[in-house]
Amino acid sequence: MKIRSLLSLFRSVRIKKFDKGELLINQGSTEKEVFFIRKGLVRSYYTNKKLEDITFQLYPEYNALVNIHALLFDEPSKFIYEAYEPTKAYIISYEALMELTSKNSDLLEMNRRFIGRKALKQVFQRVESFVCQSPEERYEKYVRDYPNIINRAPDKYIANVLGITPVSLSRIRNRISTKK
Amino acid sequence: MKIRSLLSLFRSVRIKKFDKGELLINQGSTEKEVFFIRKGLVRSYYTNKKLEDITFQLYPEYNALVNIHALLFDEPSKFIYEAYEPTKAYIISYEALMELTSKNSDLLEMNRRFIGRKALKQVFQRVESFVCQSPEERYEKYVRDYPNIINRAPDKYIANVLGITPVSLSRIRNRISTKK
DNA sequence: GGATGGAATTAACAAAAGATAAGAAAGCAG
DNA sequence: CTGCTTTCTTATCTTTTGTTAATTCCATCC
Repeated sequence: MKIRSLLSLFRSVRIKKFDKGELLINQGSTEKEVFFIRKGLVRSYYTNKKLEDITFQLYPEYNALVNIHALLFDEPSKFIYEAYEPTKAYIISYEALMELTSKNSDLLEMNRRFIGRKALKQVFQRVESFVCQSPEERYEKYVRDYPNIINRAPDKYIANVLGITPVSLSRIRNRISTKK
Repeated sequence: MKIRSLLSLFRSVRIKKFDKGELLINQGSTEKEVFFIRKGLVRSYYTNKKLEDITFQLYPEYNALVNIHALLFDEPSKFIYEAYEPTKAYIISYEALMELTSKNSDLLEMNRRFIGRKALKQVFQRVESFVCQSPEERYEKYVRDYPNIINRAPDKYIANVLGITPVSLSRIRNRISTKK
């Protein structure tokens, strides 16, 4: 990786800190920015018709997040992205990142391998677990795959991410522990 | 889009026809090829411990498919990709496509917008439907989003894709029709 | 330390889904 | 067209999940 590549990247990136509860992306936002979490924990969520908050995903350090609705569908964000822990993030506009990666093959390669690939892996594995596994297996896999999240976020968030209710997750945990 | 871009793309692409039942990608394959379906219908599936075939996804014309396990995880394919209808596909090796798109900004842009973007949209919407919707809503959304698949593939395939059993899907269809 | 509020567990009931099997319907091959 | 195979539906029963609410647990604030 050439020094020049990194320099051109650094010039476009800014760093920002978020207190617990602060928003990285608000609902309705159309901003297309890529956030790379350097430290902390972020959750994305929305409010359903019954006025319950449903957590869609949890992003710990070394993960990237984007306003997915703006990016993919040119719609305002359905989700709120909120720092659940004090968080430090690198931020770059999506256009700038595309511009940079188009003009610099090192950055293109890096982006493909470490940003895009990782996000795609996660979302694919998530679909795979919904199709191929029971909620119980899904929870056990989540614990294995994301041990760095389990003890930092409330179970009710995890339950939402797994597509079940907090009550059901509690029962699953009970079943698992009595089985062993 | 420059003529030269298209020419360099065409030179690397080959076209192939598959009879009904023929395999585009076999289980265990590590080939990294991108298939663009020009005509027909392909399904990916695997066999679970009870020796039932579980359909993971259905790919109609104008969709791209890849050996996702090889591409993302450097593992042999867990899935079989089989033509459910007589199918015509354009095929290009993943490396060749990366090579081409790295060196040609037109192709990079085209790939980002029409291949990667579309696949990402679909997989994201699928996760969203698992987290945010009930099986019944999920089915109704699937009918709306993929009317060109519904009447071409057996319901048991659709059920698998939606993460439910064929029996359950039948009941859901019954509930919906009696409701209206 | 005691009070407060949110989260997790538990309970009770209703609704839905899984499993299995049998019957009806539809598709396919000869 | 006929017979055969597969798929779809329906039924029964069991298991799991959703819903609501009560209770326990735990962390935090004063």
